[in-house]
Amino acid sequence: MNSPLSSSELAGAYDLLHPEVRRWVRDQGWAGLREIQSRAIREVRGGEGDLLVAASTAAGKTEAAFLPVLSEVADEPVRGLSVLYVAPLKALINDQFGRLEDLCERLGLSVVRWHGDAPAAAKSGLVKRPRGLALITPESIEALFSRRPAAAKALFGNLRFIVIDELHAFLAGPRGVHLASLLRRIDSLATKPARRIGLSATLGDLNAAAAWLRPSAPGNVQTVRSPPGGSSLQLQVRGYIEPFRPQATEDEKDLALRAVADHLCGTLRGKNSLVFGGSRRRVETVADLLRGLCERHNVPNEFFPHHGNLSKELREDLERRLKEGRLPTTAVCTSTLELGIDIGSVASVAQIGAPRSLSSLKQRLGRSGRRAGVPAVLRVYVLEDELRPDASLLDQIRQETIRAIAAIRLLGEGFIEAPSSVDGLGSALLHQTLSVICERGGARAETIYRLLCGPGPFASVKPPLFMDLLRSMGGPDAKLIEQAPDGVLMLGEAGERLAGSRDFFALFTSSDEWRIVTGGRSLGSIPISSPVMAGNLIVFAGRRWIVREVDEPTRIITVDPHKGGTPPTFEDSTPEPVDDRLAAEMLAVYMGDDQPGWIDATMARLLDEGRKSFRRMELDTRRAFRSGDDVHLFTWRGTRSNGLLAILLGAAGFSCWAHDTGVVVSRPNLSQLATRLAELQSFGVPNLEAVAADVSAISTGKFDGLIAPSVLRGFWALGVQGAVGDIQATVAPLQPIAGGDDMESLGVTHAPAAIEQRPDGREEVTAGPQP
DNA sequence: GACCTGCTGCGGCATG
Repeated sequence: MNSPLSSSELAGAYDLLHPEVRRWVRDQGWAGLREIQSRAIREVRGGEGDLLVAASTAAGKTEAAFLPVLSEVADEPVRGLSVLYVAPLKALINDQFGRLEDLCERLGLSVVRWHGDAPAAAKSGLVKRPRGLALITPESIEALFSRRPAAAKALFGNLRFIVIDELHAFLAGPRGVHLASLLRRIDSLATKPARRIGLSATLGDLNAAAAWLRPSAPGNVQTVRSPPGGSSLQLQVRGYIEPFRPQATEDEKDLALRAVADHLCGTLRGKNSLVFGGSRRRVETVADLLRGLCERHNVPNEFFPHHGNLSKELREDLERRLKEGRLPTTAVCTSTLELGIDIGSVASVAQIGAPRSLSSLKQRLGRSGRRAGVPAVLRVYVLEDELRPDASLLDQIRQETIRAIAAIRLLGEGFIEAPSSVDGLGSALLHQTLSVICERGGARAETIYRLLCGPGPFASVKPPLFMDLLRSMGGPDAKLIEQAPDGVLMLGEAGERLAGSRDFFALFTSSDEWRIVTGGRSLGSIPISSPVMAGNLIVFAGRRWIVREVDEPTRIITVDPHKGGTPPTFEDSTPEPVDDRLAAEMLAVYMGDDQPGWIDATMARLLDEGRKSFRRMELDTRRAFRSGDDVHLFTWRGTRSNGLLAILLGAAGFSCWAHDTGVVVSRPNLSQLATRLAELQSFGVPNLEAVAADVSAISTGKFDGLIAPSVLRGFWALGVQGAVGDIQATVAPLQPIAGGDDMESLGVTHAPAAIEQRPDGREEVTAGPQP
């Protein structure tokens, strides 16, 4: 599918375009079509199937899709929309609208933006006379299905193409399940399903992407990729150590972060750059430090924060300033500037904290070095605490340092995570069931099942589990649905309320917030849970404020400029998962003794410390280690594997928690732990549904709370089905060699984990085989 | 010890 095209074939692609599209291409002053564009043109114009376009942000992906798509639909007299473009962000839709408007106008095709902030007149005009293109969010598609089914039918009944931008954003997580389900429902409205085209810069697993794009026939999805390589990378990883000073005053804290800010200020001033800060709180802290440095040096500030809690106005101002490029600008941001919002190219990218995901790192790197011959520049700043005398085992092995090095090594190999299995399947199916009932004004169970549970996100849900879900939804506690005498399912009392609420359209949760206002202008918002009182000093939007008034009823906090302050706390959430491959690479870094050329002296010291601790504890030969009352199980697998192991151990009564590379079991009975591990290795997960007795551990979806616990366990079991073999492989290295006097002495006759009494009196569960 | 994302329909009013 990706054999080289001859130059005549490449040139021939241009001739396949509509004459007016060809004129537009000439008017752009392009030297020619990119190879990826030519390939996509041939696939779309010459074929009938679906298409994945995998290429970096700057490679002209959008044009690769739209030049041939618009050529296809330009002169066709169609009733209804011809093309639906779906994007995960409103900002992306606005960007694309600007880029498509001119070309579409020349072709006589109408383009309409369809999201919550888009002009309503164009939307209602489109419903009256559906034609051309619509650029839409998944939630707006949902709103059409559940609130205006007649409009949905009119709009989606004759689609020729569905283009999905930033496809990787939909491969994992509930929002992807949601969109995939909506795509099935769109197909069901059509006499002939629309062709699907997925666009992405970072696909770790093309087969998984194809399976998402067309679950009924993934093998027929054609792929067009941009040639690998190209731009080079300049790289530095710098280490910083926060001194241990229990008596430090406020001004003496955060010394490591201050040193990072000093370095950022010296290196980035005068150019456009992005600094990924890791959390909103740290983004605010660093932006505040950098602004302070500029003031002290008597130079204009060019460092500004950007995160999801800042007002749209502040964010757009900064995006515009970056894009225009008249004044040197650095955005200190969270992942907000990771997706393809148009901010032009930046000179360099910095990241504070070791990366946790290669997909995200690659996406960030794609913001730098986008022009030919210009290298991408990446700086990673790793922060570690000085080791206290009583430092924990996990602190001593310097996991952050090791992860940074492992991640860069995987970056060099071109590794990107494949999407992991999805949580919250039951929650999503409950939601879509209600949505279908809204759409049809009532439906039979078989109809809903056929519509939702064919090839796609719910394919693994068999009829008995679906019926259990329906019974749970219809139960006296839930009252989400009820059954009419003729068997048709209708919304129940609670179902009406839920489906009628504004909160129904998205499959992800959102929390209540205070709005922060100064001089009548909105700066952004902070969670309602943040403790704020009049007189408090806060850092927000890169500036310092004093809280003048907190108005409970309107949920508005009024602030005035001030000289001091600290950033507010934002809500806690679970950390980004570390992939199995990254955890395994961390083990490889511990086991090796090479020192990369791209680390500084402090980083080299940290690396050395981590490896020495690792060897001192003999973690190269044992996977289980007793430390104080805890037993550390090092699986060298990622977050999801460890999370599953922790749930399975938790179900057996152990109290434990998972971290990036293993599980810590608190005060276990050692022989029972050994027995349990042996069971898991021999049988995997014997009875999945019996395992998760405590439903809170497996309740992750937005609507999981509305599902009966027994049914929720059924869905959880589905989600981890594929991980059963994995758990056996995860546990296997934790098994030591059988037999041995020391085990007998503890009264364990067939326990697979050897318990060792060390000379210093500490016990250890060891993993074999012993050297 | 994270981050991000989304949002109807209609009544009432002013205006052309």
